[in-house]
Amino acid sequence: MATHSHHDIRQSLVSRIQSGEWALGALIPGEIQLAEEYGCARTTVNRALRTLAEEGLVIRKRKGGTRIKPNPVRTAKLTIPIIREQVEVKGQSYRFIELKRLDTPPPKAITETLHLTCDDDVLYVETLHFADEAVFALEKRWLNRTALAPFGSLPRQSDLSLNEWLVKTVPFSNGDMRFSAISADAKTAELMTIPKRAPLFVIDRTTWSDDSFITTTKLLHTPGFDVYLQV
Amino acid sequence: MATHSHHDIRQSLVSRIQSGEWALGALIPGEIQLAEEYGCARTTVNRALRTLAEEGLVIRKRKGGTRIKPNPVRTAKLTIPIIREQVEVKGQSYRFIELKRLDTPPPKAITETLHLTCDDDVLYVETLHFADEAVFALEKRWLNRTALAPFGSLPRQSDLSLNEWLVKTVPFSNGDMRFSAISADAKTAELMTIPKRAPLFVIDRTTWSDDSFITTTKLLHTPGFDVYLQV
DNA sequence: TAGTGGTCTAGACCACTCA
DNA sequence: GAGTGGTCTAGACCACTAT
Repeated sequence: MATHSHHDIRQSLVSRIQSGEWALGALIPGEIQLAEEYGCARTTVNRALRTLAEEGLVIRKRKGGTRIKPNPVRTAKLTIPIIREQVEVKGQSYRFIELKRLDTPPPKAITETLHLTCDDDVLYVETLHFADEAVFALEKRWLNRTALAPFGSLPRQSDLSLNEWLVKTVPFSNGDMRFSAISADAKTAELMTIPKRAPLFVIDRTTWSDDSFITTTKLLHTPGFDVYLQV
Repeated sequence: MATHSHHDIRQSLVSRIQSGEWALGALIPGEIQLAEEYGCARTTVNRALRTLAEEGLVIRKRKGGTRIKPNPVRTAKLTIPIIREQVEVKGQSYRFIELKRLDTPPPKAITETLHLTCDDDVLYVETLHFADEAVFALEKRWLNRTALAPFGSLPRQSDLSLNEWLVKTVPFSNGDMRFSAISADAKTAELMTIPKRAPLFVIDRTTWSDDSFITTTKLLHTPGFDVYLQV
């Protein structure tokens, strides 16, 4: 077999895995042996196997060798959504209204989850996002102004949406995300001008930068919204 | 700077990006220049930069150089869910009931989406999954028996759930996933023993293996279900 | 302690793409 | 056409860990 490209070798290995040549959990040959088999340098096989490990198809351990992962993990690419872009991609026009901007201290649950100290200066902002005059999402956000201070002042009400400002100003942060479905309560339904008890797609996202809490946000999306992932 | 590890170099580059040394979209020095700067081989810098590109922090182009990505893409690891495990992780006991197993041809919409031919032998299965006697999810699944033939016969009604059998038998496939929220209609609500119009979290997933359609499934989750992602 | 993967090097050639 | 990243090699040494 005269394949010298790590890409081809990766593909060949995937085929051999798919064909059942190696059972789930089984040990596959070592790098040196595979390099001989494929007629290339060990480095090249290493590169192919490393890729497979990053893709979650195999597990590699020094001395332990390389094994087929029993329960493969798929990785999905997820872009941090900028609401304006989500709307405009659909060919609709975007605008937003900031409903509230308050300095009230956050609920206890949030304070605890985010490890906030009493000194942290927390702001609450509620924003309504529109797509072609229909409500697209209601955003409830808490921001840690203490941690955001180095990035300059927050945009004023009528400027850029906070959603977009944050993504562009504080990039490369870490965080987590939770998707769920809830039913709109009376007050929310009225705000979003949708029927009471309509199903809402909810995204809760919390963002950290360098161990300090930046922001947490709850996005309530009107019916019809979805999240698509290539796996 | 005497850092010779691609890992350290990556970290250094991330810091320099976060510090604002290079603006979003800006061109950063080439591999050779960085290699001189860090006092290591170009290969090592290449490895660090390649990692950053895979992480979605930079964009690399031959001749065009390496640029800071304006809109960073975060990658989230997503495990293909096995419903039994999702339930058991929460400390609840799992069981399922297969409601239907029909040979009726699939709806036109599905046939077209999946590029099925007339020859393909398609099976429809409807399963109800329980967590501690409460309904956890309703699963509606179409399977392509033609493509599944090489993997042996499908489990019988009372055995392993099809969900689990598929994940373990046909691993390393490609596919896509869509999350959305809908309201339970009267019939569904009755089946799932939940209130009419309750908000359901829906996962639509389609799986392909080697260009042939394997299965498509719609999972309707009872209220309280969520999907969590580390970003 | 021995074996396996992890990494680094120095050099070479290739492939894409911008001007 | 020239410049940048993409890749391969052959060899070396290191780090972890199973036995």
